[in-house]
Amino acid sequence: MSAPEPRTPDRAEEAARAPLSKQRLRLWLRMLEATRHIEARLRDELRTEHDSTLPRFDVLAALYRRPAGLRMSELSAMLKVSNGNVTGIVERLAGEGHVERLRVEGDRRAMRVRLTEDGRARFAEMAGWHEARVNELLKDITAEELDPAIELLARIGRDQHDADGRD
Amino acid sequence: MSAPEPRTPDRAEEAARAPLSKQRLRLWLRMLEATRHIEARLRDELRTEHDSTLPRFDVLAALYRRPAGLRMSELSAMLKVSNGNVTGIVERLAGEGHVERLRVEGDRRAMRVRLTEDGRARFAEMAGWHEARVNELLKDITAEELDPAIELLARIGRDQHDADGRD
DNA sequence: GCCACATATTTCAAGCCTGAAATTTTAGGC
DNA sequence: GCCTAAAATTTCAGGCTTGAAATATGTGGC
Repeated sequence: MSAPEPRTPDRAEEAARAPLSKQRLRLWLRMLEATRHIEARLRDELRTEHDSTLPRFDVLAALYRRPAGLRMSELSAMLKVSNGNVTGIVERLAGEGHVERLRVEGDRRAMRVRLTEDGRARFAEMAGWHEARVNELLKDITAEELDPAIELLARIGRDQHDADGRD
Repeated sequence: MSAPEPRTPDRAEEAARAPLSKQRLRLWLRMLEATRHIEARLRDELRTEHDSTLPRFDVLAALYRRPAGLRMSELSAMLKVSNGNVTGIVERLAGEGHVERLRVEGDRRAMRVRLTEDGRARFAEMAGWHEARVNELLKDITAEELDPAIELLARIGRDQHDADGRD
């Protein structure tokens, strides 16, 4: 009875199963890297060329599509950040004259935030630059690659809560 | 001389050229969304279950692979964050006893940071959890999808500096 | 009308992050 | 042996972010 010689427990299996988890980890790391790379570029140019920031841009973008404005809580839900966070960003944007805060008729707790004319013009300007810049940063991605990649990332970002398993 | 009736400037072109830029923009937005989704989940669990944070985890991970330790500047280059940032994170990790700061023989400006035994054990623990959690969050990504997606993201993250065009 | 609970928002402490300015030390030229 | 520039790091101000606590207001039952 010679011992079964464990060696490498199961070569074929290791090359097929274990790596799946490792590959997913690798995917995550690359995704993080890519995102940070682009964010860094955008942030830098936004700061030096437009004297603004990514979070401010995000808020302006959300408000741009809603001429009537949004409540603080709608804004934070839309951007998926905390209420307190939005308070600070809107405060600074208001200080710069890009947004205005209005009381809501009939609910004195609520606040409606809206772009000013200046904010609207300012964002339109930045939006063009933003799209062009992203297009450049992603110029190596071909037309055929785009759709599958978008679909894949959408699948990841989608809230897969209470579907079947955990969560 | 009737006016040229601008209408829609060039339908065929708009359906072929303009959307490419829009699609890249969409890709970027989905990527950002996906990344934030996963980061939020990891951060939350890291905080509630492991009493730690993502940045601390990143530092521990970098040090884990270098038993001899790393200089502050090597660490910040590796993680692609500023020097000042690393100073703070390492300071907190040192306070928790997970890393130690040693002077470098022959260069009194430099600092070598190394995992303590405790830090090493602590990270090993978290690393297993981390891989499992990421694997779960990406469970919908199939084996066939992984390689192309990793390659694509690597292409985006890769520093495409001074290649041909700008930058 | 009052009370309990829910909602909308702000405030706050703690941590993360950057870019710029300081600090300390090293290295080279003379 | 000095002096200047470069290198390694820290310090700092300003801003982003979260989660928890505080404030203020609204709503429904009684």
